[in-house]
Amino acid sequence: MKVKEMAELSGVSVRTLHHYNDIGLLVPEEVTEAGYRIYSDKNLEVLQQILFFKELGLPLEKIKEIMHNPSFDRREALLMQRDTLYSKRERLDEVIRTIEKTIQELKGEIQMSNREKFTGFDFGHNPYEEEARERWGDQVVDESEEKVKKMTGYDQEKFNEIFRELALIRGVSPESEIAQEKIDIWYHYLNEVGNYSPHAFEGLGHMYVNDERFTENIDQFGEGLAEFMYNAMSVYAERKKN
Amino acid sequence: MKVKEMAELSGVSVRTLHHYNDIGLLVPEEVTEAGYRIYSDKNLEVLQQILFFKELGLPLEKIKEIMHNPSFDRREALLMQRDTLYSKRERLDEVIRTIEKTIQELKGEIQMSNREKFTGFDFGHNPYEEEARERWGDQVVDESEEKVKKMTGYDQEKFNEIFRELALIRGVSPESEIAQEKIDIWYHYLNEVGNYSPHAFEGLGHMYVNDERFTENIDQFGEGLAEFMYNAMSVYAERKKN
DNA sequence: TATAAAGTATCCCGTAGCGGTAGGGTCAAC
DNA sequence: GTTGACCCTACCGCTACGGGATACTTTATA
Repeated sequence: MKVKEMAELSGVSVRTLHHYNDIGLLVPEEVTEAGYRIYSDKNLEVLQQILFFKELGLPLEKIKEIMHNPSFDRREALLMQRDTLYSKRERLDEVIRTIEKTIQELKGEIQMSNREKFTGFDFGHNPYEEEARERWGDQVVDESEEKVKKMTGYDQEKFNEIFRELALIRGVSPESEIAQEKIDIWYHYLNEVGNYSPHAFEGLGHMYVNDERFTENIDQFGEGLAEFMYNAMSVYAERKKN
Repeated sequence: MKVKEMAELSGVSVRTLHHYNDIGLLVPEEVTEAGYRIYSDKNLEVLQQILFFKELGLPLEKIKEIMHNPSFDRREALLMQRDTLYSKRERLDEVIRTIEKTIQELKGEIQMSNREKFTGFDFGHNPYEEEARERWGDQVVDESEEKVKKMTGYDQEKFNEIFRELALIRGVSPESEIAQEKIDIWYHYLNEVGNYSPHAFEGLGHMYVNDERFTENIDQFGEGLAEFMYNAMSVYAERKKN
């Protein structure tokens, strides 16, 4: 289906779909010769998922991060979103209670403390965001750490070597041959210990710069290595897809 | 109390209070010599009111408009906000139902149409905004129209004259003496038929540019008259307050 | 089959509602 | 009389699009 149909079905605007395409959050399954975006049912499903996350107040960047995460699982996501929506409803109920009380106070029936007048409003730190991060961000980190712990001495050495070598060349362009060669080694190493599609590989790279626990660990091999790897991994994944 | 206390009590940030001050939404009762904002309990109450409106998704500009409206009434506002919050809860419940269904579908228990997958999400047209506008915006317009209808022939003539004269000078600066003189006439005329504080007067001017029904009517006397009057009325009200 | 109407594309600028920081006063306490 | 907590005013930045301009493509209709 084309943009308009997609927009009408889901209720979002065409412009929004364009935007989601621009930032890489929802990329149409296909693009015609003329440049028309063609969406699939799968795309529609992903959009629904995105909207659930949005309902929880997550920023698009976070949503992208979560959904690109290699260990992202739809079932789990839906269950978590459901739970979180229930929390949101509870919060809304609190606001309603607050307003009911305020009305009563106005009638002179009861009294309220200044604090009470503001129970239920949510500002600053978004609790849903926390929850989502714990559920996915941390999961990848934990898995990663576990794998590192389980490494044999040989693996350890190989792992360190790859990072050291990458750190040495982190000044070059991420598209350069040398960079792509080293990243290729990293990709194949990862696929020895796990299973990473180019897409998942890119997602992992994204976390290198987005989750500070990754960033810190990686940058121990050299300042800026995480970012360099992310860039190089993106390029690599993109080429691998074609 | 000073900003920080205010912020802590209500849960909003200090920066937010600054912002509300900047846009004229919540102006502290008092300002010390040193420029410190001092808020009163009344201010706190207004802030609560603002937050209720915000919870309904109203843009700050609209909130300002509504609360500056001469016929704004706190009791009525609270009742309306309560009702609207209940609608919001119903909408949230729909989203929750949608997600529950989606989970069921994933388990293969039921099937969903594409449309169903998006029931509950709210985009574009904000229904709460509508409701609020009907409740206040329209009220002022209606009152205005009623007054116009009740006018005697003499009043009609005077009314038209004022507008024609204002239209003639609408190119000059709103602060200029001539503009302020004519606006003074308008102010006093209004206070013959009704009761307008400088504050309410400013609110009225605000509606001239913000409600198209006003704008259209006024601009019949000359293109851009509504905006000119709004500006001149703001200046006038500001001076009148001091 | 031509032509109009509808749909789509890519810029690109604009906006709301603050967050955050810099650079600099102020006030109570010790 | 200095320290530390608090306050101020800019000012820049960000997100998630909205909306318009301009140009191409597709579909409907005459």
